[in-house]
Amino acid sequence: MKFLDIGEVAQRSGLKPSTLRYYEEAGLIASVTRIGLRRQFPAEVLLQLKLIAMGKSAGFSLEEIAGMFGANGVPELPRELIRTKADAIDRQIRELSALRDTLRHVADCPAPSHLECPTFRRLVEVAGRRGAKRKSGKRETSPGVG
Amino acid sequence: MKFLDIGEVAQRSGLKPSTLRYYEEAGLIASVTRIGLRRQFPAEVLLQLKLIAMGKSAGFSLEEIAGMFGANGVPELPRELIRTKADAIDRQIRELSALRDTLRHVADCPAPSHLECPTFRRLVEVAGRRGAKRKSGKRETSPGVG
DNA sequence: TTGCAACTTCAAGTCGACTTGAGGTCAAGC
DNA sequence: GCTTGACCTCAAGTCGACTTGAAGTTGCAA
Repeated sequence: MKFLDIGEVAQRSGLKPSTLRYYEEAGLIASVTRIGLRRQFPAEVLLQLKLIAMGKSAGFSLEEIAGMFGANGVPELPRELIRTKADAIDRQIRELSALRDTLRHVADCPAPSHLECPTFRRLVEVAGRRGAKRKSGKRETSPGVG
Repeated sequence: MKFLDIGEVAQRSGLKPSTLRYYEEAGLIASVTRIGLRRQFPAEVLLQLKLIAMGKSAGFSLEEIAGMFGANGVPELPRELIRTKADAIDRQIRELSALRDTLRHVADCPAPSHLECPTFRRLVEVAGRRGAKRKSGKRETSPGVG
């Protein structure tokens, strides 16, 4: 089996070698062996990196992503927790849809101040009913914004 | 008209006063006046903060959000650019949907290694065809991961 | 009129996610 | 066998988004 040099992974993934080393350090990916000092990555790492990119764009921290998919790409979380994550993403999608609709409305509505436009207000209001916070229950003072 | 003290805004929005000052400094929100030294915020600030939260959860930087909706909540971007943002969000929603589906699949699929499961691979592959990068065209070396 | 909680400013600190730089190693081609 | 360039490590730096702390001010109630 042919493995990938860090440079090749970098080129194919669009990430820098330094980032890949950082990800390995963080337990997000794993090299299978070394040739001399050089890391050798399995081809699957590219798929994993895509997964990581997805997680990042979903707003998960690297730590959370590492928890979802271990360095080998196999999820280590209990299924129940995975489903919880999926639900969180669902909520975020709803938030995003609302933001998108709001933007589209804003691009079309001729009202002088959108804050006074009922459509606008409704769009913003419906979003984020108990909204999209992850970040490992740090403080969470939020009693809900409106 | 009754204005809101920073403490009240903080309480109602779930954000800390320090964050609100930071947001004001960053041009995301604006206080209308002062009583003594104390900032007085208009009631609309709560709506704006919700908007900001939405933007954040969409992965926009504070700077980008400030560009979308000025300190008074009125978008300053040309309509065309706003539509572009909306499109970017649409793409991100597709990414997120794929991630969610991937997670749900992972929670159900009994395959020993998901990286070998065709369904899994397809789920990851379909996501991020030219995917979800904002961040003001910084580097963008990415020739596409797979 | 005094006390104090809630505000103020400003500088510095923190945290996550990387990036950069200095100095070192090594496999491969000439 | 020597150079070269891509790799290596480790420490420090950067950037965004806040938070914290010190030191000062003030509206309002007792």
